[in-house]
Amino acid sequence: MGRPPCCDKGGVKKGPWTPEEDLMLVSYIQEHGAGNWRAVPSNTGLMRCSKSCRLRWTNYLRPGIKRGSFTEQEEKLIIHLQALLGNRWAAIASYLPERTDNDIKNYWNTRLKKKLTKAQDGTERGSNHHRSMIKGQWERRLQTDIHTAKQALRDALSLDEEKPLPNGDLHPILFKPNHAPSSSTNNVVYASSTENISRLLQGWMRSKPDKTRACSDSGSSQGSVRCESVSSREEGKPLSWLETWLFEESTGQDQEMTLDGLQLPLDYPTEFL
DNA sequence: AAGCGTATCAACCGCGACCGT
DNA sequence: CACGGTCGCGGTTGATACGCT
Repeated sequence: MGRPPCCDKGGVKKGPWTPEEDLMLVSYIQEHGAGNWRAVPSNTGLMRCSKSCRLRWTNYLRPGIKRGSFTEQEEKLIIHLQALLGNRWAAIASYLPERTDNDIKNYWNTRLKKKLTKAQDGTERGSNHHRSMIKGQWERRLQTDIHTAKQALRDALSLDEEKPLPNGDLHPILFKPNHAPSSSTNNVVYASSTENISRLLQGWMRSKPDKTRACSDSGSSQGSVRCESVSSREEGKPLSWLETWLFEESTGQDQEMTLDGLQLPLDYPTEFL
């Protein structure tokens, strides 16, 4: 309910983050792990609201984030997933663990949407077709929700399944001198820029199992969905069909981007249908 | 070089979901 | 069940970069 009270308080800093603020946040998360965002501003001395801290971490400071332009395969995957899931950027981002939902959302809104609109203008403007597409989108979204709920239930009931590590459970090695700039001493690392911080975090990334990275930005029940998707990827499900799909497309013919006429791979999960 | 329009992306806002009491 | 606190998501905004005239 409502916004966190901290965001309403006066004296809360807004706008771009400084490298010093980034360092404070990263240092705190290194020590305590991500989560309990409410406590972050008071414990770090940051004049930011908890929400801002969480956002900065998940969208920018979190290790494993790939920056720069999207590859053609990533682009295709986003287009497919958007058609399949709608504007559920967090769900889409779970299939692209190196990209944040914010990045994907921005990329979609600023480029892909225009690109697709332009492409669509070139083709027939079948309004009936469009209507059925929207209907299909809604239905599929509902089916996906059911699937997600089922999966969550399965996860909850499977006792022997390995629990993911807590969010941002940063290994101390991250700030060991061999990963730090030469100016650092006794684990006190000076980072003059976010690039420095990223470089520091890369050391951690190399030392962590993939599963941890996949679950690194969320500890809530909602986040567990994200973890499920990514960890499942390592087992070859459910991403395998997407990969197959993309692979087939990239090596073969262009398939029409519609939902009703969507051509799905043979191993497409039946729960979605 | 200056002015203007457009593109990009980090950050904010508001809302709903979840959880503990 | 109701309520309040917290978190995460999706939409939107605003600052900056970039390109064009």
